[in-house]
Amino acid sequence: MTTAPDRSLNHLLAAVPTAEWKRLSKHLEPVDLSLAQVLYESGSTMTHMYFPTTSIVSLLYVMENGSSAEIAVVGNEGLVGVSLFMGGESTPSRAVVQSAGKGFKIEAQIMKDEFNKAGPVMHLLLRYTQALITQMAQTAVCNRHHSLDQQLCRWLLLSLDRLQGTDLVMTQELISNMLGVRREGVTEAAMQLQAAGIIRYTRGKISVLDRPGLERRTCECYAVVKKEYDRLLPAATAT
Amino acid sequence: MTTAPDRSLNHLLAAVPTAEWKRLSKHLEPVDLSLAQVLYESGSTMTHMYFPTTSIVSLLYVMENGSSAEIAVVGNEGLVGVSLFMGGESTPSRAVVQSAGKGFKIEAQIMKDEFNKAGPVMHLLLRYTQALITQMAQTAVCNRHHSLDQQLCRWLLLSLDRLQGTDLVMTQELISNMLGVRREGVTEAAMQLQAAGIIRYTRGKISVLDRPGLERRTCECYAVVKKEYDRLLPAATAT
DNA sequence: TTATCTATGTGCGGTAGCGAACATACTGCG
DNA sequence: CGCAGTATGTTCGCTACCGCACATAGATAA
Repeated sequence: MTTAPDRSLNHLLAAVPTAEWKRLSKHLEPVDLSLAQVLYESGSTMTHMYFPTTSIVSLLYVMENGSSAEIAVVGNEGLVGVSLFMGGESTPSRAVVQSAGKGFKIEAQIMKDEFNKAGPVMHLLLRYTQALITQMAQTAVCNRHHSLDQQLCRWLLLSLDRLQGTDLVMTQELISNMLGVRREGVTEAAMQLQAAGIIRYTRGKISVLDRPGLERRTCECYAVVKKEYDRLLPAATAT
Repeated sequence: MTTAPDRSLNHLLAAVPTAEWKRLSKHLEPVDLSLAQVLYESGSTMTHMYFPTTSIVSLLYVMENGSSAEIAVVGNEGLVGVSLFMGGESTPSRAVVQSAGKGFKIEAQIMKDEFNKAGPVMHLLLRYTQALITQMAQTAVCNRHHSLDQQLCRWLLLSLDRLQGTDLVMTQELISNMLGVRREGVTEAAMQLQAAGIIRYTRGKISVLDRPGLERRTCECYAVVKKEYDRLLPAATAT
């Protein structure tokens, strides 16, 4: 018999009640997620769900002309594959590893069966889904109204919240794909943040020196979403 | 005994199986929804869900500085109040009547009880919710990458799909609030469409003369979302 | 009819972000 | 060490959209 996986690293798993955890835990497999790995392709049938622990996954849309935009981020607070229990077996979005690290995966059918018991796990997953919806909606608004600078701050904060420490491994090119802007725009915005002493970056690595500074520069969108996660998933966000 | 409401006008209600319909139908109240009526305020506790029939409801975010943006549209294909059964009793968005008309309302608790039976109604509502998620995500992408002209076409098509006939009662000012752009921008885009013979408009009324023309001018976002609704809710969209 | 309101049209300077082309500089590999 | 390859910095003209101010014209009511 193998030891049960350490669920404390993923807030959703940590919030699963003991009885249900006994059923689920034996089906969780630890996985290493590498940078730029694609967990789901747009429209493909999903076979597994993923619970990131030290990794971050981006949900992004890729358009016909190749340009893309991130619609939500999933880290140790959530799971990738919501549409499986929502009833569609796929989504038009792509799930890409934005920050390498570890996580757990589980066969889709196992989670669907648990979900369909309509017990506490279902309600937990639904509340998480609502939080995810809020994030997407706020992303839509943010894309409409806020400046690249503000959005970069927001993006850094979202990543920071899902990692331990203050360093991100991330090129400006990748950030620009996530935000759906030009790489040069990210360069300029990042230089401003560096000049203000808020971040320091070198080829593919960003160190956040002044988190409150980021929070001051970002738009309201960050706080709205964070508040909603805390409201909907209190057990899962308390640390 | 009152006659059961005519559910054929709302695709979700029409897709509810007979047994469940017997339980629910007696709780549905017909309502008139007037232009600009607010069904939910951001953050307020919701007491009812709404099933539009001949009306259209916009879900929109209003920002601190007063500017706004629509994140999704709900008409006779869906329902307003998804977050009630998702487990949050509220959302940070506002639901506003964008096109006056009729619908049904039902007490939140009744629907929640039905949902928690984890039967066909739950699965129907979840699939609808996923379609709604797709719409929001695509809105985020569209806000990022597409021109005002394309977005106006998309918006007109979304409205057209949810109404009978080809006329919309809608000022350019209101459209600009939904799209989160300047009213003058809408004026210009609308003039181009009129010059191209695609629409004709007079103070607060828009007649669509050439729907295929709109479809040719809009971005891919419209088709992606429509396809996803058809995939997830085949019974509800077949007419 | 006249006064008034609301909806739409127009013009102007300003700016954020785009696309493209190119310069620099760090880094790892042979 | 030297040579890619990759990440970042810089410049330039361009366009879509913004904010503002104001003109016009259909609608409504006294």
